[in-house]
Amino acid sequence: MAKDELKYLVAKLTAQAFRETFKERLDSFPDDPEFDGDRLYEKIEKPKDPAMGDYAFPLFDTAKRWGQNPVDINKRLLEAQQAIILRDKDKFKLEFSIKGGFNNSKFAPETLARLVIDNVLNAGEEYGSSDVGSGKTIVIDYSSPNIAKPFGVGHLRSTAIGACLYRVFEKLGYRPVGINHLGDWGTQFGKLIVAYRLWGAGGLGDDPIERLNELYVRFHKEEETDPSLTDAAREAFKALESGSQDEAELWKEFVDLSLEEFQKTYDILGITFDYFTGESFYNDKMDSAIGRLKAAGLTEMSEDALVINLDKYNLPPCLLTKADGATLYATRDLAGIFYRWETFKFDRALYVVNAAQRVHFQQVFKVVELLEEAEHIPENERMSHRLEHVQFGWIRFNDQAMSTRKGNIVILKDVLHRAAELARKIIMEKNPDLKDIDRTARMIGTGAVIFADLSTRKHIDVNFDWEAVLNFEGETGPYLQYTHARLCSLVRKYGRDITADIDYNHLTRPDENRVLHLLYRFPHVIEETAAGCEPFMISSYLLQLASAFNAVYQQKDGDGRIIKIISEDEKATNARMALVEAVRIVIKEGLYLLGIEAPEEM
RNA sequence: GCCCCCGUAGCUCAGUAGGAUAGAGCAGCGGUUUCCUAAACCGCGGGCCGCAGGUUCAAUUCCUGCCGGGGGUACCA
Repeated sequence: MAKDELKYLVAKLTAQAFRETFKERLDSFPDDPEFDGDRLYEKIEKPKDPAMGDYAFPLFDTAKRWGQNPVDINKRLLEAQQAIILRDKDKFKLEFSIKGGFNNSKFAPETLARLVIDNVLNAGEEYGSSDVGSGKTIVIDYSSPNIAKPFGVGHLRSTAIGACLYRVFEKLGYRPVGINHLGDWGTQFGKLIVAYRLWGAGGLGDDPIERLNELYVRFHKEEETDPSLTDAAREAFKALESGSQDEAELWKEFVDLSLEEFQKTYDILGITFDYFTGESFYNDKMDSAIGRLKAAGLTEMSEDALVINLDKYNLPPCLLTKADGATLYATRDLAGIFYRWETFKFDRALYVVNAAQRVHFQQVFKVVELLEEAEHIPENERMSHRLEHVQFGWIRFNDQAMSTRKGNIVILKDVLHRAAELARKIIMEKNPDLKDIDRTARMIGTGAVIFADLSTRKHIDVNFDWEAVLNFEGETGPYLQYTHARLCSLVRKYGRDITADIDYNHLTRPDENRVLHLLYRFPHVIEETAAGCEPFMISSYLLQLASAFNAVYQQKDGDGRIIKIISEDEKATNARMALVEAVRIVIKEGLYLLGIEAPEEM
């Protein structure tokens, strides 16, 4: 866990103070957490009221264990703390104070500035990185669109969240493995094959996805009045699954065309995968997976289907094969888990999939758990407790679920194009001399779309709103990109070495202090993002940071004049530029983690 | 029927360890630039925090019930 350096300093000093002053206790109970900086660190909190200081250490627990009055301990502690500070007064300015049972500490602004800016500038883009995940593999299953269907904005969630988590875990030292579990198998391909044979004589034309989708929609419509179609589709999929050439050829064509189309969208988004192993990849691994479950004695026949009964766990039965013998998605997910475990020996496996599939994953994970119990696999070699479903809500449109069948869908590529077009128009107005306008416009348009998706907590349903996505003001991706471009502009203009010796006394205004506090929180924000698989932590943090910096950028003196970053006062300029550089680094890195590019000019 | 998620300003959303005058963006109104990028900054107006109980010194936050919206609940994924 990346440490909060300032808090750690407080913890170390306080532990030292405890050791120096409470000799009698130290001798009899040397293992008390009070005497150890690392353990004390865990007990230190942030006060609710910032006026109390930067950190607060509550002494109630200590007092209870020691059988003493918290206020008395606090008084003795404070004396020792102050003595230590006095000895090291050249190193940092830190003030301790007590209020009842709370031992509060507050850093002098220049001390905060020095510690934070040193950290950021020395680490550069590595700031916030850590090695907590070192040696650990995390498999992330994300995006996973359905073949032969349009890539709608609904698919952006899994794609953007997964890609973000990939980068975040990588930054924390994990080895991430990104898998696109394409929906390229299943009964719907039987339907498509039948539909294509019936009505696809004209070929698929130059927009094959659209054409395939039309066929799919038409199939569903005609199926309502002609039940024989349903049977035909089932047979076609059955044939496909059992290796029939004719069906396989058609299927392959559908897959290739779709992948080609999806790749265009991924290219715009700048998103990549380590593996494009869709459901069909597991086709030849199905028998052994089913065999393994059977051998463990978990399966039974029910209504002609092969199922695993989960009544005991209050879950519907997990269907492995249908009455006609064909497999289902649970079967393929199980085979996928077995394969991934064999292949990657993952420490964690995340499934970034809509919350609607909650029960499905509960079933599948429970089956794996039962299997490993039945097989008597040692606890630490089990995969079942490493599986996690990262759930998120819908993107709705016109307050309805997006549905390809109902035609209520917004194509992601269209959104990205429109956003880039708008960005281009704005650049033409504001900065027509900019080089490479098209490229920058794409960066901004895409950034706007991705940020819009990652700027609410993932579990809520959101309504897709063209106006909101195509608005580049306020809490948006372009706002962050603009702030970054402005920071770059300052660095360019200054043009000198920023790491040269800095007088931190020039960074003590309240607005600057706020920026500094935010800067040092960044490593913690990354950890929170990983802990909750919640990119929103980063997006909301970046908005706060950008807003805090923009306030500094336009802060005014008593006469209402803007205090410029770059002025005649060399020392002040140098110090402010150090702040500028630190903010620039963090915003760029934060945007990178979200999967958003940061243009240097716009 | 049962299970899960959501209900906060006109709109979109924060508020995750219960605590004081509930925050932000958009939209509306009013300011700021002889220019370090105004895609910004500053200010104003706007809220029975779905409803009703309960726990607590204190509830938007925890518990129960109800209402409203969404999703799930064996042969789709």
